[in-house]
Amino acid sequence: MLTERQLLILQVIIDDFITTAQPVGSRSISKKDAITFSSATVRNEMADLEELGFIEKTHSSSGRIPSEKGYRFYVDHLLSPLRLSQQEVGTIRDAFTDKMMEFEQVVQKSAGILSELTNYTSIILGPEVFETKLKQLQIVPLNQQSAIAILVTNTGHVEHRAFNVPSEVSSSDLEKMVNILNSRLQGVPLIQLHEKLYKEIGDLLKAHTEQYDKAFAYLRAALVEEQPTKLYIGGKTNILMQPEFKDLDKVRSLYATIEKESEMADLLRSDDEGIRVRIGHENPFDAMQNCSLITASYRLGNDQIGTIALLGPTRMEYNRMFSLMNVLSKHMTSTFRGWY
Amino acid sequence: MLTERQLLILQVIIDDFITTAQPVGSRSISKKDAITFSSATVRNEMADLEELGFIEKTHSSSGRIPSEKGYRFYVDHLLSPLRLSQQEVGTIRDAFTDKMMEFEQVVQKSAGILSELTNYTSIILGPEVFETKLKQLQIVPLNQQSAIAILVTNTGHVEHRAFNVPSEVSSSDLEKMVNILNSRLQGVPLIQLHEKLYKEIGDLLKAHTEQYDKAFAYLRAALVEEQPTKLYIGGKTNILMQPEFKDLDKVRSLYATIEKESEMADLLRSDDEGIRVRIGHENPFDAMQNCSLITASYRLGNDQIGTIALLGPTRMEYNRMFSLMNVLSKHMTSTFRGWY
DNA sequence: TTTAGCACTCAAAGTAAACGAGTGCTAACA
DNA sequence: TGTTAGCACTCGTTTACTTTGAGTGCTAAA
Repeated sequence: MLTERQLLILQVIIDDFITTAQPVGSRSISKKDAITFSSATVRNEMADLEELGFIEKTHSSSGRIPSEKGYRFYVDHLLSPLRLSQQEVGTIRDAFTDKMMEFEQVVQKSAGILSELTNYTSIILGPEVFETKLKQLQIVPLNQQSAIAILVTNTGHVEHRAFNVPSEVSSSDLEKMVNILNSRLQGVPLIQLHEKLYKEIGDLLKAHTEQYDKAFAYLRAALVEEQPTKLYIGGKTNILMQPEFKDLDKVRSLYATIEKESEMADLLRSDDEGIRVRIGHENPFDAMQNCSLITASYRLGNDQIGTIALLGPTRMEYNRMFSLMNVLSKHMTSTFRGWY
Repeated sequence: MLTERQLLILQVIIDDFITTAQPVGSRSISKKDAITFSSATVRNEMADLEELGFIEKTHSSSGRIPSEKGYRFYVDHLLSPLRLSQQEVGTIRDAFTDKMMEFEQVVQKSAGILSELTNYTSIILGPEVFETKLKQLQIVPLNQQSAIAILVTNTGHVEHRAFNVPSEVSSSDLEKMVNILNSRLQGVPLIQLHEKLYKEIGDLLKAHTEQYDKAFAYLRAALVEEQPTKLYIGGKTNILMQPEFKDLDKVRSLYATIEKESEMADLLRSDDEGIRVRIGHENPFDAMQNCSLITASYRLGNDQIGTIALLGPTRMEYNRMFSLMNVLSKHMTSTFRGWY
């Protein structure tokens, strides 16, 4: 168990390192107002803290930097909740006063604000498309050979795919088919669409003419094609401004990791509600081992959950980040609540 | 006017520099098979070429590098058309054998391929949305307060916007309105939509009930909101692999430039058909002064033109790039031709 | 006109010294 | 017994100096 004094010193070290990115020495600690004892005492305490694994040296005669264990402890126990500045709160509030009706618009803007206010990289995961339910299916014939199928979900999400129309199929045939599909599929979760289309509707349509069948085959192929959940990334280039990423190789591999959309999505999806931090090696990807990833969830309607995340170096202003993400996720949630 | 020998030397210098990124010295030139005379002779010729402005020194005793004028001359007069490798052609061909029906899909894939094959950054500008014509307008009511308006254009492009529905307006009112709008607006170029909505349709609807009027106001607001032409960027991080961008400041400002979508779009849009190169200062943006931008157009249907572009350092493999972009733009054009 | 030769230039790589911010340890002190 | 002043030591960083080598321009001879 750490003593009061050790806690104090650990806090000072981490706070200092977070702002300066430089190893913190005993003398500079002892000069702090909050520290009433000498640098020699600090050194003794630091030796203990190091032995306990909370801080490290970069070389034998350097000051100390927080270890991952140190950050973890800091986040779990030492974090003083920070009041956001008037300006920060204002920026977010202003952004959300514009009447926004589009999910994408809100998310894009949120990602932008988050990365702008933090100078880190923001990643926002939309809610699972497949959990939403079909509101309406529409087909717009473009010309003899092709048409566009448009899916609208109960959440207002719109997807569209072009597909081929066999020449034997008339547009009135198409229309009839759409009517049948709509009557059968309204309210069906998208995730079940595939199955329903094969099992129930296929037979139903076979009972009608051959034309339906042909058109249906194409339409089905278009609808079944799955659309991965989208990832919105903001401030990707902010990474370049962090001193820990002056090594281009690191930047490159980090970018490569972020851009693996499906894996990133899986990672973000794995979180449940609330705010969570992954520090350094707590992240599953090699390229993120000197990064921290803060994730928070937002709600879209009742049971649909999306995730906002912030990626930066382990040396992050955790308390400010927490506050910001909290505020932002609340704004997002309440914006969406208005819709559904 | 340059002599044969000067042309030869200039060509060797540029070819060499393009592959090595290192200043080229007289000795290494004289060792080339194509060069039958001594390094001293080469030095004399190089002095002349430098005086003429085609090559430069990085410092007083360095080898030569091509100047922008040199590159320009090279591109205009010295470019030996390059046969693409079997593999390159294959990669492109394979990508286009998949049946693709969506404009976005084709463009995304093209941007991906281009940046992958070149290790540069590709930028693709979609054709002007506003030149396309309205095929159909659809409205899907979501709940009491909101609905989604969906525009489908003759090119198969789909846009959608959510809008508020005043509570007095019933969904059958909406339906009627859509019918009126569709009958009046089908075939109208999107660019004129705004005007038509105000001038003609407004009056028409006013002639009907007040309900229409209210709903219409919201719908109009949603439709009029303009959607900027989209820019698809591929391989943004490839920039980091170029030795000329080991300076992070440069990378950062280049990214900042690329991300100004509207300005980039204007730049790309300004080109007419065919392939064009902007070398160094021929680019309008400061951050691109040591870059070259190659642009080529593709056609979507008959009169709609989009642009594919490739951004790299001035030291680019121009001949390979030309060939690649040629092949790619042809593939894109022919894919699209099939659709419309 | 070409080329061998040579003095000269300058970035880059290597070496050495000085610096200084930091440490751990010891001994004296309250 | 905990705290602190003092001191020797460590090691990364900076600076200044040297060496190296790839390159040049110029001159004079072929």
